[in-house]
Amino acid sequence: MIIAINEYSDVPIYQQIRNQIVLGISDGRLSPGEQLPTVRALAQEMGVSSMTVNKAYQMLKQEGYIFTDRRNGARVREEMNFNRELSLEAKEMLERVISEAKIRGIEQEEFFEICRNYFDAGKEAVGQETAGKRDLEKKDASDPAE
Amino acid sequence: MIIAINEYSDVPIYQQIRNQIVLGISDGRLSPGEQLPTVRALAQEMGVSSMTVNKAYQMLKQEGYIFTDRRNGARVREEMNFNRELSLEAKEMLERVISEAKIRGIEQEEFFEICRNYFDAGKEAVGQETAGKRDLEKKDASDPAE
Amino acid sequence: MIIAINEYSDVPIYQQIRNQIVLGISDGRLSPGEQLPTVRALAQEMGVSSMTVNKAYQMLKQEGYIFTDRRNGARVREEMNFNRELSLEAKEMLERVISEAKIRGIEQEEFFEICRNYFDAGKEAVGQETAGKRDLEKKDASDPAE
Amino acid sequence: MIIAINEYSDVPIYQQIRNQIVLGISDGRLSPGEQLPTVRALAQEMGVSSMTVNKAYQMLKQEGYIFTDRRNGARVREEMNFNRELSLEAKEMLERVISEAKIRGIEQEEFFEICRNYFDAGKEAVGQETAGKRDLEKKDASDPAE
DNA sequence: GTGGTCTAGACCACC
DNA sequence: GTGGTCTAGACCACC
Repeated sequence: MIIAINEYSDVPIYQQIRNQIVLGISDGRLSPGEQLPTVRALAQEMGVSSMTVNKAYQMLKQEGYIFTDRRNGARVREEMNFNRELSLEAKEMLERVISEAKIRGIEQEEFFEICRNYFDAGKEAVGQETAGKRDLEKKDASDPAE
Repeated sequence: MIIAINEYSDVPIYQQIRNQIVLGISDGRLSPGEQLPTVRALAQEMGVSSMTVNKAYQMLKQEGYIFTDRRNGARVREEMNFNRELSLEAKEMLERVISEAKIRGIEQEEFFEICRNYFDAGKEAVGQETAGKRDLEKKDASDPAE
Repeated sequence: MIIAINEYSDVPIYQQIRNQIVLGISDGRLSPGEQLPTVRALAQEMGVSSMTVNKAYQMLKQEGYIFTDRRNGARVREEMNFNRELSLEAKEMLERVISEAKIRGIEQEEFFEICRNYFDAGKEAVGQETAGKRDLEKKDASDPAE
Repeated sequence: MIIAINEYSDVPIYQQIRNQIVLGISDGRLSPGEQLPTVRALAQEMGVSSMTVNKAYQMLKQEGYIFTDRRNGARVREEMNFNRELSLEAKEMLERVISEAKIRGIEQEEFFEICRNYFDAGKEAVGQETAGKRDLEKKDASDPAE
């Protein structure tokens, strides 16, 4: 799985790494029990300090997505016993997204259609990298401001 | 419209102000053409620096939500010519939210149900403050570690 | 006595083994004089390196809980001449636990009630594995972020 | 409030800092709303890197004990809405402590007496530093091993 | 060889 | 001036 960092984003690098890995888990590019790259390997591959990768892994670990041990490196957890509820942070993001959608005149059904794309992401595309994903995000330059 | 900031949040204050105003526009608490408080007035009311409020207003202006003229201060835009598409940032947030939902075992229909609540927020509650909103999220964001 | 290690825990495996054995001694699942499995046997049974088990046994020996002789392997000590005082480490842990209890608003009597459960653990359950223990703590330690 | 680090302990420094501050909050040496030293100031005072202090503060923040903002530094939270339950980690420590107590022949009532000292710590000693605390922990060298 | 901790020093966002 | 991020490099515990 390729982890691409946007160096101009103001989202911290360790956060971006964390987000990408969660994405990978959600769309099946990373399977339960699968080995993650070692901290050092990923750091070198991405050209960042291993402290930064370490911080991302710590975050993922503490959120319950992965676990680490000193012998075997980091792995995706097999069973994540979450409680079928969005985190508070996710709810806040969703509220923001929908408020924007409403202002931009996006109807509910239209919005659900967008959501379906994300829900389906990775469904058939396992192993095909980000086939589904790329289609979603062509940057629309016609926007007044981004 | 009351703008409440969460002093425990990591989200910068100017961002919180910006978010709240966008929310207010989306749910009808702020109407097209409506006058916003002056930078100075809002700053004083909220107990923050006017630099902070100014930054929030600049952001809103730059995003096309409000406009300012020297005589009358800031007002909500009458016609926002958006192209019925989410901003890139909103798409990224939505992708993150849905990836989390999938991992937590939230089905698509269940997710849409959550969305509907946000879509309906403010529909009948125009002018009634945050009646609808409060119901959605036991929003004690001051809660420690989720 | 079954020694279960939690692979998700940050506590080193040798520490977990040591803790479990001390627990076993305290609640009667291991009797004074009782033979412990050989390092090699336990290591194989648990699927860990014998270095790891060895380290745990060294620790237990050094703390005065077990003794080893070349012929018979390791056995629980018959008479442990402790001086009816907690170790420094235990005191530090207790201090931390109580500080947390106080902050969380747990009254002294309430706290004692929790303690009583641990004190009683194993009282009638000798030889019945972890009957009493399981009741105390919905111990799915594999639960993510508490 | 003085934060003393044991450099020989295998408890990480940032953990020790975290523990000491929680202790300070629990016994009243740190009051709700009280300002903590700045990351840099504490780091210099303790002779550690500011990254280390930063990590401790992050931990405290994420656990809900303190909050930070870039203007005013770190402060003890006013209201910590915990749920009157020990954390899983605290329960595990308590279990270990009590198992040790039982092995060492400490009766329940005797144990409660020790607990009472910790519970009372700071009750009248506000401003008197660690009056109560020091009495508890004179290291008993008569122990077979520590 | 792995992750975890720690440092000294730098730069940044927010104010 | 504050906390937050990041680096390059070191050492350590566990294995």
